[in-house]
Amino acid sequence: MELSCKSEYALLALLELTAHYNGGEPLQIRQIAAEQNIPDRYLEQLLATLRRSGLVRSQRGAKGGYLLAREPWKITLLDVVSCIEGLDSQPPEPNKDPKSVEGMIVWEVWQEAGQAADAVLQKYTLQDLAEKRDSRQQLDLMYYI
Amino acid sequence: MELSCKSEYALLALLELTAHYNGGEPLQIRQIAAEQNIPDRYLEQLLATLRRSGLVRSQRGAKGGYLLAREPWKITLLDVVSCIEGLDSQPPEPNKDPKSVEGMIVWEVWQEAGQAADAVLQKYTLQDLAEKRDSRQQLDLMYYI
DNA sequence: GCCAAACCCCAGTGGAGAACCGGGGTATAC
DNA sequence: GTATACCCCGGTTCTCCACTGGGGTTTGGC
Repeated sequence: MELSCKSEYALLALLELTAHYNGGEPLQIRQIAAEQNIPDRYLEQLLATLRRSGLVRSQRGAKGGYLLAREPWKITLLDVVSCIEGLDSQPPEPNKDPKSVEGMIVWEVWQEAGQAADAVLQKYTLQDLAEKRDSRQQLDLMYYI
Repeated sequence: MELSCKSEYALLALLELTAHYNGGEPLQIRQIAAEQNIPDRYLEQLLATLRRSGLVRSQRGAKGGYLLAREPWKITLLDVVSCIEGLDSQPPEPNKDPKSVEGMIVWEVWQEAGQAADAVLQKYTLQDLAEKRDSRQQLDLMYYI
């Protein structure tokens, strides 16, 4: 399980789409990238991946952009991360063919640790994070006054 | 949190030391490497790291080698992994200086997921894995007969 | 119809780190 | 004193991440 910069970018972009979910207007890559300080050509690739996985849908041509494919409370962080990082390492790495007894045991613990992390990512939805952000910003405002 | 090949090598080596823990004789790098199919010059570096962290101690000179520095039930997998991978990423990555509100929230979830994985690694000791291996091997033997 | 705005696809680059390998130095048992 | 181990430091190769760029294709507005 990787939690790299890629996943963070994707999540920030999806949070932006969540914020504008009510209006049916699509959001453009450039706007998202500018808002979240993400290199736009890179974000483009990530959004393409998210689209192929069915998390967002796109509208081509002028006035086009991206929208969430489903409601923000139906998209978990695990959906996003496993889509971006590509959960393709199901085989226990094709390096050591017979895989010793010790190797298997270590691998099983690795798996268990990864599943524990996944469980955390699965219990949060985009909606949850958006709400958390809203209350956080309101708090910041109170401190400012 | 990384769970790379390095950590696996280190764990396998420590399991080998656990198996020979009763006899006070040190185990040599070459023996461990041969037993676990690890490149020996690479394993040497890992053992040096483990030594600097106080998980193993070494005996130099002829008839030298490595021993566990404490009892195998007092060494958790988290001890090993955080020593090898280096748990130096406490600062929220020194890339984006002001770190937006969204960035902070994402980072906090990342932290929570990492801590969940750490908790799994912390509940297993070298002793636990060694026992698991012993019972597994006994099981294999039964199947063989 | 045409053009500009947007997405779409594919390919390449630079840097960092992982996994090794090797050359010498140093301590210690015999 | 010498063989046997660890010790330290550096280099090499390879892969992957983050990012960039060059074109194409679809679409709305004039």
